[in-house]
Amino acid sequence: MPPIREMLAETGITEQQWRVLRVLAEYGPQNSSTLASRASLLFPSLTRIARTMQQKGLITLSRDDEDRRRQTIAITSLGQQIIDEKVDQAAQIVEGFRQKLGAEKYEALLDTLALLDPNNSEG
Amino acid sequence: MPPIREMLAETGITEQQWRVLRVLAEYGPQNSSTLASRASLLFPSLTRIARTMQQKGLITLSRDDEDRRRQTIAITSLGQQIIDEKVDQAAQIVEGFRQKLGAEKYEALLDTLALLDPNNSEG
DNA sequence: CGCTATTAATTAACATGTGAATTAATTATT
DNA sequence: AATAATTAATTCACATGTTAATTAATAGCG
Repeated sequence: MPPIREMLAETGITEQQWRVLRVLAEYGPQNSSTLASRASLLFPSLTRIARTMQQKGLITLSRDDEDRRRQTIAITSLGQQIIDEKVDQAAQIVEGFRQKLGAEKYEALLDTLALLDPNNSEG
Repeated sequence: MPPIREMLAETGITEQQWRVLRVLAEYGPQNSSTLASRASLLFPSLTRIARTMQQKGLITLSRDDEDRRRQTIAITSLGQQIIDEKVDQAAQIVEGFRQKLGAEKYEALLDTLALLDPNNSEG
């Protein structure tokens, strides 16, 4: 999504990092595999992205005491700040896209993509 | 397309390299920018891919004598051989995909993607 | 003709995609 | 309990995506 990238350019984060923040903001703290699936990222990609985002202070990583293989990832206030600053503009961009394509085609596209999404139960 | 990648695994080429071969086989020799657009690749990506494929003997690169900035890219017999060996199986995979999704949704998807493709005049 | 602007392609730097190998912790089996 | 199998995550190696800077050749213009 070029317009989303353009919006994010001034924040210094990528589309994928934006997706990570959005998922964390929506679902709360969660382990890596859940987050990877929800953000449509492969595990090795998430590993790298998480390290970067931790260094930027956007998220925190912590070991799960129940199962020390597992890692819990959470958004920081700095990360939440980016969400808060950009969420309206992002919604506007999506709405503009929907208008340009037409509501019908847009909904049909989302449905079909959901069917094809391997991270979605409907697949 | 995971099944396409799986099919290509034994040939040692990637999906993008497969697209390059297909475009060259369909349209014949052409310059880099035309090829990049038809194969849905960014120019810097094509530069790297072309170098790799030349080293593998799949394509040839030659300077245009009219305009020495331009480069003409053509498929070799080795490249054509890969196309010939795999084109039927690829068609089968696409047909299987179409069946699984349903003809109607499949056609609607292609139409919408064509509308959204910036390399397509309809965009 | 000489200079500037434009264009085709490459290079650079960093981020992600992808599949395979590896590590560390937990679970299952006997 | 000891060992094997499984699971969560990381690491590796290579390929592509993405934007900006750079290079080389051509076109335009005074």
